[in-house]
Amino acid sequence: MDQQHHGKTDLSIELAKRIKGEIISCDSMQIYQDMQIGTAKPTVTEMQGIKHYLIDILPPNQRFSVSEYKIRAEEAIKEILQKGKKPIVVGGTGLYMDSLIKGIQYPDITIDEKYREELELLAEKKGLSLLYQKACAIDKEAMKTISPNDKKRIIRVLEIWKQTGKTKTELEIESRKQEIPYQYKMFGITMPREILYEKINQRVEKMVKLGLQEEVENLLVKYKEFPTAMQSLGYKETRAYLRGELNREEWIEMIKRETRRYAKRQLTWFRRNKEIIWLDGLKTKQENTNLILEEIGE
RNA sequence: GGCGCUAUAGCCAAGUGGUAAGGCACGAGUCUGCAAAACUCUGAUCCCCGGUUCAAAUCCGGGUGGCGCCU
Repeated sequence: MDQQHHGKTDLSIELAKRIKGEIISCDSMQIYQDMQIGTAKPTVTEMQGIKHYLIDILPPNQRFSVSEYKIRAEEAIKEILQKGKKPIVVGGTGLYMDSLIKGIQYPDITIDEKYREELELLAEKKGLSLLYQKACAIDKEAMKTISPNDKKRIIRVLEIWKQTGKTKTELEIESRKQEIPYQYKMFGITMPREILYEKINQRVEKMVKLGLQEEVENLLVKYKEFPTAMQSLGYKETRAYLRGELNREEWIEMIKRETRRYAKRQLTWFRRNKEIIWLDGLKTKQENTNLILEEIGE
């Protein structure tokens, strides 16, 4: 299941009740503690007693990544199955979702932050094109799809080479060797773009009313570093607002706009996955739950 | 009513005689360890009418709209 702002929370809980399921969140930001409002986390009440995994598992001052997600999600899947229940993976982080459905095996390496910083500095001082050329020399194949402006991915090619002695291309081939051990069905929720965007706007207004500003203020007091958490939509904009870089109107507008753009990117991501069965987000959760039950043969 | 300024893509905006910079948004897309991130692609003949000129978004006249000032 995927997509935000579509009522996926409601639907997933309804489904869990019907099939004796438990929910595994697939959301790169809901893993963080102390970030409730801006990530639109389901509340305890909303959860209705259905157990949720991978929500609030880390403080925002810690780094997180797909490989870690993959490990933890798989543990959760096992645990749920052992109880004789059904795992329901719910969320809109496409990369994380793919780690599961493509069964990607991430080799056990930790990120060398020093080297990464070194490369970033080098890119700044001597220009990214230098790194780009290096990367091309190492892994011509991978560089075919990486833009000369794509700093993150260029650096990643170099990191992999330094840490494993293998190219990104080689590593990816190895990572795909195992078949995934589960049967699954994938569902997505859509609705007309205008309605989706309108819902997003309303949701942002609601977040502001619920105290997004205060939540971010508290966050900034409690933690000093945010290796990944401050990338979160709504949070980085609120921080800018608190710093006086945006006025109130600009602040709210920007969160709305960025959220709309995010929703569009999610759509692009999931649209290319042909195994997704699309549900109409304008239908009721009962109707959609019934459709899902039919599809999975319950 | 008079005077001045202005009118370029959805928005902001460069360009003052030789056939339209850039930014943002929209739309489309990429995606294997930061992914709610990062990156890629995509649009106009320049308010209207007339004139000058080999050639006008660019000069001149008129019209219309906007902004400012004056009585």
